[in-house]
Amino acid sequence: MSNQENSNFFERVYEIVRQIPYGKVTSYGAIAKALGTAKSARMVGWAMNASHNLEDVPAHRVVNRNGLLTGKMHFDGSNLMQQLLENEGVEVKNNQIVNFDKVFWTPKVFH
DNA sequence: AAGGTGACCGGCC
DNA sequence: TGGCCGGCCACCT
Repeated sequence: MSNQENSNFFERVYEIVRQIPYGKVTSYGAIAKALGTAKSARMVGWAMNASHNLEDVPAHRVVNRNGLLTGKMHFDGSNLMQQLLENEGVEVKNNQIVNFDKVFWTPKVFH
């Protein structure tokens, strides 16, 4: 692990993820688009991986474009991610968010 | 220093 | 209708 926790790129991602309202979710691509790098959704995923140590980054509110909890395996390897979402009122069925378009939240664009 | 990888996305076959 | 492929860019070995 690297000790470069002050990487601006990651902070930019965290800044957006922290703004996700309670009970809402967004996608990696949407965050990437807000950062201006729409095609680099993968980097958002990497940032989330590093955000694992941070408690103020609600990574469970970030899913892929299908509303699928692809990052579930990174949460203790159990259904913790799903429980966190359900706890916020987000209905999850078979690792997939129900009414995804209703709970979807579009990140604000920086510049 | 170079190559491989990834919590993705969009398009093509 | 669904599966496969390339792109994209930072991080790790």
